Amino acid sequence: MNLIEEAKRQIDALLQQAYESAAAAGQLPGGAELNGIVEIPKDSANGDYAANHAMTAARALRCAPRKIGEALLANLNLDGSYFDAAELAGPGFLNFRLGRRWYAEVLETVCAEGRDYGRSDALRGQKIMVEFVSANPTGPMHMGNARGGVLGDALAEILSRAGAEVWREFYVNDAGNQIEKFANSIDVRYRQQILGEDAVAFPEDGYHGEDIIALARGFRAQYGDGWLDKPVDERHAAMAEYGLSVNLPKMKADLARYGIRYDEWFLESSLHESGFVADSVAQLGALGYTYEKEGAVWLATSRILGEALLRQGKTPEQIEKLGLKDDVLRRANGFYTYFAADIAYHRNKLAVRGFDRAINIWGADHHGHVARLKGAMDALGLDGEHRLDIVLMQLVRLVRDGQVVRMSKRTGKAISLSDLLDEIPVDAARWFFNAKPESQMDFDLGLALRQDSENPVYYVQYAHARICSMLRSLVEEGLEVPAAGEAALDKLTHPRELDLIKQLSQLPEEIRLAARDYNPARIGSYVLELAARFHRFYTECRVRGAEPELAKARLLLSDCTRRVIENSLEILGVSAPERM
RNA sequence: GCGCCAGUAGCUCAGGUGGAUAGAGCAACUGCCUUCUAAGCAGUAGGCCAGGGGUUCGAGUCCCUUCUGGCGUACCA
Repeated sequence: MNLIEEAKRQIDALLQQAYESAAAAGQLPGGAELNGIVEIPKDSANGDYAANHAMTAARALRCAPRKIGEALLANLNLDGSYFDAAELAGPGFLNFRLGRRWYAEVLETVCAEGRDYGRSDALRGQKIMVEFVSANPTGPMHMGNARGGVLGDALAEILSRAGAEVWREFYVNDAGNQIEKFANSIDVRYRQQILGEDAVAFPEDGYHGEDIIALARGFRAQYGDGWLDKPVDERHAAMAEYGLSVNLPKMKADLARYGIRYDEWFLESSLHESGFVADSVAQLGALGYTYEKEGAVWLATSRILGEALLRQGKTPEQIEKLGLKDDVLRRANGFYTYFAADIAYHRNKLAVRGFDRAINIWGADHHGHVARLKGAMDALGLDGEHRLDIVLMQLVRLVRDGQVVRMSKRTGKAISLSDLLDEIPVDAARWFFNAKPESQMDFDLGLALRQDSENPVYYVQYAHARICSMLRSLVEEGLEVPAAGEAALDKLTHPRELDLIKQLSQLPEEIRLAARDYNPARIGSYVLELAARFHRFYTECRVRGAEPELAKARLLLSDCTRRVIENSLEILGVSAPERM
């Protein structure tokens, strides 16, 4: 249950009633619509909730904001509402003060919903796929994948708690050029190991990493030297298969260390084998969106996107300036491009498997791909504009001693995701990467290795451990956490207590907003503030030594806080330790 | 060239569809442990929200423009 929305709705309704009464009494002009926003002021001196209805109505009513406010106030009836008082302030804000009933209801809700507190049905009925990481299986995952994994997993969790039916997927690029390059690289290393380093030159565009040498060694250990004489095609197929059979479980294990699991690892090759890629290209052709040129099949991307932009009100000159280009779907050599497979894949998501929405977490270096893919979905009649959402995440830059460390799989020198997890705790990594996707990020290795109390994750975890410790110690003295019905919740009147309860009430709303904005970082900021409010409460409001009724109520409040911290951290994949 | 993302305290960042005096954490300085965990709390200091125009009762937030940084603009994936 979202008590924030509930309270806002109530204020809006109260003001509508007040306006009608005022209009009926002739105190305000009638017939106008009263619109306004209810928000939580930064400074609680301005009330717990503030409405700007009197200001926004000024023009329509041809009346000064404060005068409207006075009339509304005079006709406001707070009986039976969450609110104790309302007042007119500043340029015309109507500020509302919450009453006991609301605070009690927050704690009762947390107790009743427990592990499920924070969940809502804001997105009920929506079937959403979140596809994330989808790193090339040709080598170890890097820092960008680490960030994508954290963001994707947290976003999926948030959408799920906002009520959606969520599916987590990893798209395995086990077909196409890079797999051929992968197989060839293993093959060359294999032959070098048998025939000698100088017998075979390593290709310029091959994968130079140590891991390829290890794969070749592993292949040789398992299958011997006999593959030297087999045809190249067969050899490469076997080596690609072997390489993937080693790399994929490794990727799964690395992501599992992060606490990340998928509902499905979807193979690109399956789309080729089933003929769905060819079918999708043919479908686009039947709809008149493809043409042949120089032996290749092209998608008329410039036409599709140009028409869409025209509909959005762009001028032909502006569109011309963009220099839109068409894309190859099937190369002159008969092979389908990655783009063609990607179209088939997203058609599969939306049309075959029936997801209402497909969300992809991509590195910002793929942003040129976004409009084209959406356009292709539009062309297929799948409404890519609304059903396909791409979260572009700026790449992580690795910095060591003030120097940027390049992370390229080909140099073989990149710091991999598993290296990272060897060096810093999973909790810190998950917290750290849970930043706003579109902000660039420098990951300072020196700083990361020196993880201490500088990381805010410890501040939050400490609050949790502190509550657990407090509860343990009080239980030993015979003070148990009461049930919500047994506690005198109206004893909680201290400002630190009320501040804490207000923050507790905010979780469902934060999840709703994080789901709306695709921004898991909100949850981190939220729980940090929650921890801060608890620490302040802890310092000023002692349980031990308080009179029994109050002590019980404070115990309940502490236990509710512990629960909400735990729920919040669970969304982020960060542990909530009971001792530190 | 064109396009996408960003620029807020010394550092890392928060800042719902425009709202009241721009906030945290870290770092610095000053206090607070015989009492439920001091990995904490309270306080001090730190700002031309990159610059310049505009929109309005009101702009960190919206529009235009300049600058800075990252990325993209393949019959690669």
